[in-house]
Amino acid sequence: MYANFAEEFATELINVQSDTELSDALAGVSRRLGFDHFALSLELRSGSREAPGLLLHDYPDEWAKVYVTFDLAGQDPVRRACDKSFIGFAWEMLEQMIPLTRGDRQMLTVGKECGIGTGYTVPRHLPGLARGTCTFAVSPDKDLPRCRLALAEIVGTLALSCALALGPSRGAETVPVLSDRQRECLVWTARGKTAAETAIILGIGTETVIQHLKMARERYQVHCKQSLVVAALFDGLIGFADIIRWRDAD
Amino acid sequence: MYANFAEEFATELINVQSDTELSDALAGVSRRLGFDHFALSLELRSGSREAPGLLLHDYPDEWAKVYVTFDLAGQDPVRRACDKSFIGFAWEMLEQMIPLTRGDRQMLTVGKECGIGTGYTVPRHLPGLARGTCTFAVSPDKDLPRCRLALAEIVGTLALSCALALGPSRGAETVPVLSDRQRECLVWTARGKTAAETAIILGIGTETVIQHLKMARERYQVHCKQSLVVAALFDGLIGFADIIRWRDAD
DNA sequence: ACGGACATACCAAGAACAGGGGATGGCAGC
DNA sequence: GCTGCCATCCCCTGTTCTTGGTATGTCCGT
Repeated sequence: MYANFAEEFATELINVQSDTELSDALAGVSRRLGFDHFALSLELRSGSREAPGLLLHDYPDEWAKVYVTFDLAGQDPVRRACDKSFIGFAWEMLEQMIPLTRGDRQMLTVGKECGIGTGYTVPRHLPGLARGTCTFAVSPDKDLPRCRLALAEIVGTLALSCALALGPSRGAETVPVLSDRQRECLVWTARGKTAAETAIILGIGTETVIQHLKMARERYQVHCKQSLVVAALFDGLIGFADIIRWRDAD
Repeated sequence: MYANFAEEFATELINVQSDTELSDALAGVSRRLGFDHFALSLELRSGSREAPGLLLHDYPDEWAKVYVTFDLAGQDPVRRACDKSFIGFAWEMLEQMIPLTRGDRQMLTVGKECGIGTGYTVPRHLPGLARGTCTFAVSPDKDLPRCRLALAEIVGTLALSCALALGPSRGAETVPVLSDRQRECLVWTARGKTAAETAIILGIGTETVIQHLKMARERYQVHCKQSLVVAALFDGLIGFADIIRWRDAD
């Protein structure tokens, strides 16, 4: 019966052609799973503003409005935790996954006041392409249907897959490519070195390093170091392993 | 019963402490699911050199050896397809997911000759951190156990999660905590804003923003913006989702 | 009531960087 | 041979950042 559940939903999704159909299907399946709300977000990394992504949910209006406030501050702990886990997670685990600031806790509290108690969020990421989350939540007085979380995981994954397929047929993905030297300079910059230090390390002139970084910024269409490092990390051009562990080694 | 299956495996993984234990658990579960082989790979993101990752499998020795040849050429179509899907996929779907070159087809053929018929691969990515796959395969004469693919998805996800946890223990010892204001300044900095711009956005003085960033750097014991942003990203104090979208929006 | 953490604001010096110029040589592809 | 891309180096101007201070007021916990 449980296996059927997932398969039924999969079958249902095959016929889905539009956002609203997917939304309806998700609303239905989340009820059947014992959840009160769902939210699916998909962000496509296409650079152009044609494809801003997709946001489907049946949260209370009140919460949707309040959420924008927190969003401006980049303060959704759930979204942050999504960068840390392969598998879906119950919100109770947030503290073990990431540090929670006072504002984060406040956000969760306000959520409760607006009718969102606790939830289970399924994170998925495709480097350079897309990032998505699918959340199933329950009302404040209730508890998560523990025995259905595995199903929620599957259902969320299926829904995200479907949402991705609904999106624009993958056009020309323009993941910027940097030259070796540019990447090298970028890595050292990410490690906290100044251009002058990097120059010594690489045995080239300071101006040359600055030039490499300049061109790298152009390719990524950003205008400062921080953004360049973040973008390169996000795209997988460099990894935390390149940067962080290095701190101990030195 | 199916739900139990996933839960049983999850329970089994809780006690796993080493690579070999995980490998044994996967071997057992893949048999029970009706597969003949499994393979789990986890690469910790390092753009350049081979980073310490994890590779567990019970493929025939012959195939393991041959695979290295293809791998050197970076020619695994399954791996490429992993960058395109949120959800696991049967290898029959490869053609619909990515263009297959002659070399790709040859690789699949050689696989069959070595005892790997077809398979189901679960891909997972964490931006900047890791990239993992978990594959369940059957012998050339057999077909995939279709009704168990949803379970394979769950099992693969659990296994990858476990493998990630086995890695470098992200000790929660000294995770610096920033004040909300400091974090807010940091987020806008990561979004590429200068201190002056951030000051306007937050409605405070430029010097105050600089002060917040100054204290944040002190807590993280770094001396420049890039390192601060990287460290905060790595710790999960800020998330990619909080940052990236704003590059286009502005 | 006091210390401690926090947010706010300001000053000043020097280093570092962003954005704009050029210029040279090497190397691959047509 | 020409073109384009890459790596290297150089200059300049103005802005931004880093680092060192000081100072005020609020709020919280004890």
